[in-house]
Amino acid sequence: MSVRRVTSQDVAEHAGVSQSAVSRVFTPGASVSKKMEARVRASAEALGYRPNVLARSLITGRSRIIGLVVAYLDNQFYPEALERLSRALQAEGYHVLVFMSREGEDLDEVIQEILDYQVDGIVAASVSMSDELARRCRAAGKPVVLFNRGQEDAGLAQVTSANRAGGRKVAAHFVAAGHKRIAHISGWAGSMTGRDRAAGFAEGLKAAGVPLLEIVDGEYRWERAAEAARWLMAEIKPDAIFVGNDVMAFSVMDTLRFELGLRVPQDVAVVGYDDVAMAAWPAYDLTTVRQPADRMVRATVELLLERIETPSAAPRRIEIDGPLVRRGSTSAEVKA
Amino acid sequence: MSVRRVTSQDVAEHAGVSQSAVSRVFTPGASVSKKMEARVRASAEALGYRPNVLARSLITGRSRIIGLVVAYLDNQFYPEALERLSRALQAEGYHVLVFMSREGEDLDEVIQEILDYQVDGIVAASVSMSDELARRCRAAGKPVVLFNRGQEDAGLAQVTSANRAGGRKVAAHFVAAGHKRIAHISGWAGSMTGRDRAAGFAEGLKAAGVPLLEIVDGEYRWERAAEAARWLMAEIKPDAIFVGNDVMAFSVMDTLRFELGLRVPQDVAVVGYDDVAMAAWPAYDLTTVRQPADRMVRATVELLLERIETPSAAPRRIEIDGPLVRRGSTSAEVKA
DNA sequence: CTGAAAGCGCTAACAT
DNA sequence: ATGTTAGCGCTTTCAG
Repeated sequence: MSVRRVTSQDVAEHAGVSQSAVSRVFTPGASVSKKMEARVRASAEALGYRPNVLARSLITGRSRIIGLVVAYLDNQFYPEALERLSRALQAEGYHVLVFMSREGEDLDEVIQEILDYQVDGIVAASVSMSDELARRCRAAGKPVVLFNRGQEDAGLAQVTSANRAGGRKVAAHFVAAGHKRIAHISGWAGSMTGRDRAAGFAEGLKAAGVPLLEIVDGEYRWERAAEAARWLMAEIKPDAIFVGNDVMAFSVMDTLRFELGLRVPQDVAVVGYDDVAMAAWPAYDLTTVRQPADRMVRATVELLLERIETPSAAPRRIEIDGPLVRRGSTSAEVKA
Repeated sequence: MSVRRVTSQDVAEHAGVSQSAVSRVFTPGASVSKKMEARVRASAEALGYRPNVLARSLITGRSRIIGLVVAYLDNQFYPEALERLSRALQAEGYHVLVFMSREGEDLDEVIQEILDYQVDGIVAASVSMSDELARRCRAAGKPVVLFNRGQEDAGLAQVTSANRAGGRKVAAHFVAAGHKRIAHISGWAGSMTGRDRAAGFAEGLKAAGVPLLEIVDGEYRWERAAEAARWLMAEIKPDAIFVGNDVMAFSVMDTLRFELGLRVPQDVAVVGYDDVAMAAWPAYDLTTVRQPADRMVRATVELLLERIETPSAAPRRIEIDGPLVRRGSTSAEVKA
């Protein structure tokens, strides 16, 4: 049971060639003869040699590690995205190093830790990054892409869905169905996604001349959403509620049905945001705005690699449009 | 915008000391005078210096990276566990490098990639590892802990919940409620968790003299579980079904209620396994066996660190017991 | 306690 | 096309 690693030097000796020859064989694009290649590979195979990525990174300045900062994994959208992101990056020869950070926690410390690992880039999901921090990453030459998170600062690359347009789609849907008493349980007001969805929704209603009776901040939390639903039904009595994401929408539906004895959509129509897998399950059958995780991830990878390969490239912002997916939690036309 | 990293050499020059002095200041347990410490830290602060973890790992042989292999993130139990695992390891100064691998895919290649990163240890969740591979990791001196995954090979450390005992608890619960027509939609028969839960369930029923009418393999998949439920209700007509995990149980409940028009628990009682967050949601209110993700993760970290610090330690197996959580998808007593 | 020197495993000039 | 040499940034002997 040898614990010592097999090095390129070992392979070189075994094959009777120089150590750099071994290196070349494992360096894409280096010039080696067929014969050398075969000989080295044979020895490498025999000894079970593989290049040490970390040692390589020391000299190339590329670690092939991408740092991912994420706050919570309990909104299904994030595991879905993480899985896709990880697979997509794997396909490009990168891997994801995970850093959990609670919202409001000391993010700076987390980012410092990330930088310690010499990551080639950073994906920040569900985290609001301070300008100070962004500056620091730029100084360190580390590309950052904000995933599903907006920022005023135009200096950061970001990928979001078309939150504002999404909010408008929901408004149009409610208006077309003839709803008159409309309310919104928003995503966290401290996040741009939450604000944008709310703003688009309000815009859409205003354009149609339908009042938005109330907005309550659900903070993207299950329990807060349930409370908001209770309060709304007691005080405002809406017949249609747009909820800032799917997970909160499930909470709202459960509260309406099982606690308040109301029917969805007959008594109250409910729309969510994300279109996570569960939204299509019969128990909820939730009308929702799709955030196309797949395309968002592809865009993220694209932005990231672009900035890794061309550090001088200006950070871009990509917004991905998603359709309103109509399901059973809303009906085409409201009762007269 | 300097892209060049600040090195210990830079700090040394700035502070007017040797480079090794700087290193000592950032190496826990090295001997440095108070004065030196203060001086170096001041310079480091001024220049924004932090040690390069990768360069350090080259010489210490420890990367402080743990490789995590996971197949899918769509069973909520895994994101929950991943989040906890990541936080727990972070607290110990480690970080998680994620490797997605589909079941049946070439796992060997994935593990090779992991080893390329010089990880200090590997957590394999939801993956069956070949003996060949296990041997290889041992040869490379990499501790492996199987998470929520059993293996015949006693040479591997593993953490599971008490699946067999869990199955027996479900059996006892059904028997006590007076159920006579009992069926099981099992977890994937190719996995030890699936087999153990089924075996415990069968044992428990046998001991009580109640027949187990049928076992169908649900493969831990939503759609397979729905099909199994349809088939069971058409052919076997059970009044109680034990389902191999929560996600499949949700699928079964939806199928029973919305497709077949049956009531849960009045017509059919349903029990799941895992106790993911959704199981407590009113829409399902699922009776289930809890897998204590928290304790399982703690045990995993414990085993991992133990084996990293003492490579000679024999791999241990830890089994964590979880209670049956009674909720509305089963009733205390069945109708006479 | 501190500095000088040797290397961890590798890539990238530089020669040949 | 191949070998030789010089580091990447760091820790760790070894002297003093």
